Amino acid sequence: MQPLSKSEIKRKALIKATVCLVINNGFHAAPMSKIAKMANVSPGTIYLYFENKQDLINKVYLEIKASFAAHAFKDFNEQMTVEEGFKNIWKQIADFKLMQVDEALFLSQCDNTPMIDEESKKEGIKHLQPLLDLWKRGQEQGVIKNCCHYMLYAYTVYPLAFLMNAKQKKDITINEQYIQDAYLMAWDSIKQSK
Amino acid sequence: MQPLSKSEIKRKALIKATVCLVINNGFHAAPMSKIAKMANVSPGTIYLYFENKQDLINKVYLEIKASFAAHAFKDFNEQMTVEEGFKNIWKQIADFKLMQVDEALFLSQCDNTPMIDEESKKEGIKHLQPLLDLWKRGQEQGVIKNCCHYMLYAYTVYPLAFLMNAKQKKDITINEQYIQDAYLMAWDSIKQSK
DNA sequence: GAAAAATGAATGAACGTTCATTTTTTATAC
DNA sequence: GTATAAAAAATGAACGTTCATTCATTTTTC
Repeated sequence: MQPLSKSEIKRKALIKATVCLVINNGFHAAPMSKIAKMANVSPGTIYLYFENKQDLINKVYLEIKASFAAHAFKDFNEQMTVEEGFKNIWKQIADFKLMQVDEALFLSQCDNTPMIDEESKKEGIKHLQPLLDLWKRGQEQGVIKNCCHYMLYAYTVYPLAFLMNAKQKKDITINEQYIQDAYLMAWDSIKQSK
Repeated sequence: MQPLSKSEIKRKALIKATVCLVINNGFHAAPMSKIAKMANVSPGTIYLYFENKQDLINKVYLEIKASFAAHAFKDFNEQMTVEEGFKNIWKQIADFKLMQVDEALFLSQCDNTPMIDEESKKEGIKHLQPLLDLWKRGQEQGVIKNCCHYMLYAYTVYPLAFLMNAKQKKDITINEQYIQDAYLMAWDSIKQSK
């Protein structure tokens, strides 16, 4: 892997600091001065990398969304059966949310608030296209219920946000078995019953 | 119904204004001055009803959560079978989210951000106890999957937030049939398969 | 030593909150 | 009813703070 350039390191540090402050304190309590301090950078420097605070938040969102999607689809290929493919993607998504806790919390916060420009949100959704295509194939083959992809997403991927939130607050502990159970519920909800 | 006192009218107006501004602009762009203006009240008046901004937000959250719960359980009684009872509660929740759109969006924003005190969140959750009891009964009878209630919630009630968000952005339109389909997916995910 | 990157004090706008003043309501008397 | 006075509610200008953003200056890189 190519070593990151110095400015790339700073950019990453700013993104990490933004994520950290936003998920812990909320957008309204994540001032530029604190973001700068946490990233070991002067406030003015942020403006060399981002236009303003809104641009910073939008870019952080898009960057994380892209890395989320990359993770989700990294082992997937279109030769897989629908069920195989779905299981594969779903488990990678769960894995991302378990490993990249802060980033996942950030995304779910963005997706449920007007924090992010509507335009950036639209942009972020595009990354999920392979999953939508897979679902379409599943519906054509009659193995997945015939409903819009919003519904499929709501009952398979979206619930993970709730579970990860609960895990974060230590209301539940998540292990291999828990993930498997959650997967089965996701599949049960969208599979076409014979 | 007893007519609301004048101060109760003002309180309600403040709550409505807070909800409206927060769901449209986010907490960080819902200043007290705007809330006051929208409620036709002077900024200082807010402090006669609430201690400060944080207290305002917490109280709005708790009040709406209570009205949400009241709606959810209004037709439910413990003589119902588990399946009947669940269907009843679930549909009332869907109804609340369809009719009280702003309030529902506010709740989902609160539940996914650090906007609300952790204490108030804990307080808000208590309202759902009858649903948790029902699930417990269902598990004892072997009609509902044996998993923690966080998981049951994540796959039945939580998905509605996603769907309502999509509806709000006019990505989908929701009718009677759509709700019925969503209900069946919720039930499919948590029912114990023979 | 020129160019690029980074700094951080300074700026002005916007915010949450206060409180001296005004308005409205209530209680009491005629 | 009306007048009056005390109490309660509401006001909004003012205050101190914090914030996002800028830019003259300094530091680093090549």
